[in-house]
Amino acid sequence: MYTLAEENYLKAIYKLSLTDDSVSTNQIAAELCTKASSVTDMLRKLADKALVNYARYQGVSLTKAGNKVALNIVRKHRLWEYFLVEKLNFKWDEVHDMAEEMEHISSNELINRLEEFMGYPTRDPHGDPIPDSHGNFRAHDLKPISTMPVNAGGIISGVRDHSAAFLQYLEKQNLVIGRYITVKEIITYDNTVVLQMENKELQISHEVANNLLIAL
Amino acid sequence: MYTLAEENYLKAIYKLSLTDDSVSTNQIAAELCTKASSVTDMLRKLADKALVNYARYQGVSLTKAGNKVALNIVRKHRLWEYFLVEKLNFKWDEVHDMAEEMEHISSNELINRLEEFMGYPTRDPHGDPIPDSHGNFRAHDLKPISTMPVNAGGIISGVRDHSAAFLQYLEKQNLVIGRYITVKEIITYDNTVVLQMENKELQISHEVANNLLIAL
DNA sequence: ATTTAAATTTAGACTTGTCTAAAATTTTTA
DNA sequence: TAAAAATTTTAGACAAGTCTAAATTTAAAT
Repeated sequence: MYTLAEENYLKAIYKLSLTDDSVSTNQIAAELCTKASSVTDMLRKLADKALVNYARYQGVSLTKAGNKVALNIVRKHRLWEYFLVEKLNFKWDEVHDMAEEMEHISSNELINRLEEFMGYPTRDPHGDPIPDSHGNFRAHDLKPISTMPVNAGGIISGVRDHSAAFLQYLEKQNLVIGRYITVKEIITYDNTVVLQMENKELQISHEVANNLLIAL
Repeated sequence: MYTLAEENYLKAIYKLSLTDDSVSTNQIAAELCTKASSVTDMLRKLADKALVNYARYQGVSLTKAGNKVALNIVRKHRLWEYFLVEKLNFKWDEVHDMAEEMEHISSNELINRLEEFMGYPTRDPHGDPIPDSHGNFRAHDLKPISTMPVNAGGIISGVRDHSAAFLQYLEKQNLVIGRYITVKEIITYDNTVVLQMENKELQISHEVANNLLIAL
C-alpha cells in the first residue's frame, strides 16, 4: 500500500504533530536523520496522495487519511514492542529497533490476531497507549516529574525519552513503570528532584525528571 | 546487512538449487516474476559480494557464504509460519505471504528467542524442516504418493506445491500432515491413486499424488 | 558444419529516494 | 523597514533495482 519511506515520514510527522500544530521541513529532517531537500520532495508526494496538507514554506500537517495511516503504524509498533517484551522476554531498552522494522509488516489481520493473542494490551512497555484497530486510544494524561510540587506523589507511567541509555538508567535505579514515588524535595540550585521510593531516597536531575512521566 | 532484493534472489537460488545443480538466469526470473536482464544485473552484484559463483552464460550457484544467508532466511520464514499457525491460529494456506515479509526482519536474536518461545519446532506447518541457528536441519526423506506401490502406507508429512489452492483442497479432503494413508489401487488409465484413509476411500489425481509427500 | 532458435547479456532508460549546491522565501534583527 | 540570517525549495546528480530492445553467446536442428 505505502512504501517504507512514506510510512516513516508519516510516522515522523505524526510524532512531531503531538507537540507542534504545524510541522516544519527541518524538524522532519532532524527526526529522520535526512536532509531538508529530501523532505521537501517527499512532502510533495504525500500531498499528491492527500496524506498531508502542505503548502510551500508553510509547514505540513497530516490529513485525516494520513493520520489514520500513521496511527496504524504506531499501533503496530507498540503491539510488537509489547510482544517482544512480554512474550520473548526482551528488556524495554532492547525493542525499539526491532519494532521499527516490524511495524511495516503490512497485514492488519496479523496485527489484530497478535493483539488478541496478547489479551488486548492498552500500553506498550514504555507506557505509551496502543491504539485499537479503529485508531482509538486513551490519550496520555501524564505529567513529567519536573512539574510536580513537593510532597506530591504518583505512579511512574511513561517516558518521554525512549533512548536505550535513558531506559537503562531508569532500570538500574528501579524507576520502572508501575512504581509509586513521591517528591520529597526540589533543590533550587539546579532543580534536582529528591524522590522518596518504597525503601530508599533517590536524587534525579532535572533532565531525568523532565523525561519521566507520572499519572497523578 | 543485505537488501530486500538480495535476500529474495538468494532465497530463490537456494530453492532452485534443491532440484538443479546449477541454476539458470531464466529459472530465477520465472521464480521471482522478473526479467532475465534484471537477474543478470543482480547476479553480478551477488558475485561481487562473493555470495554466488557466477560466470557469464554458465548459470549460478550459491557460495558457502550465500548458502548460509539463504538458509537463515528460510529459517526465519518457517519459524514465522509456525508462529502464525500455532500461536495466532492462521490456517496453513494463509501464512505464506505474511511470512514472506517477516523473513526479512533482521535480528537473529529475535528469531532465536521466537524459536525458544515456540519450543524449538523442527517442521513448519507444511512439513518443511526448520534449520537451527547454525543452519543445520534434518533433510526431508519424503516421497510423493505417486511413487508408492499398491498396498504401501505412510504418514502425510509434506507438500511440494505450497499454493493456497492446493492447500485448501487438501484441507477439505482431510489430507493433512500426520494422517496415515495407504495406496489401495492405482488406476492405470490416468494414474489416479485410490487412497484408503481411516474411515473412507478417496481418489486423488496423479497431479495431487505427485505434490503430496509421505514418510515411509 | 551451418543455420536457426533459445537463452543470456549489454545498453540505455525509468522510478524511488537520496544528496549537494544554488536559488528563493520567510523570519529575525538592527 | 531594509539587511542579515535561517529556512525551505529547486535543480541536477547519483545509487538501487527494474524494464525494453538490441546484441551476443550457447544450444539445437537440419
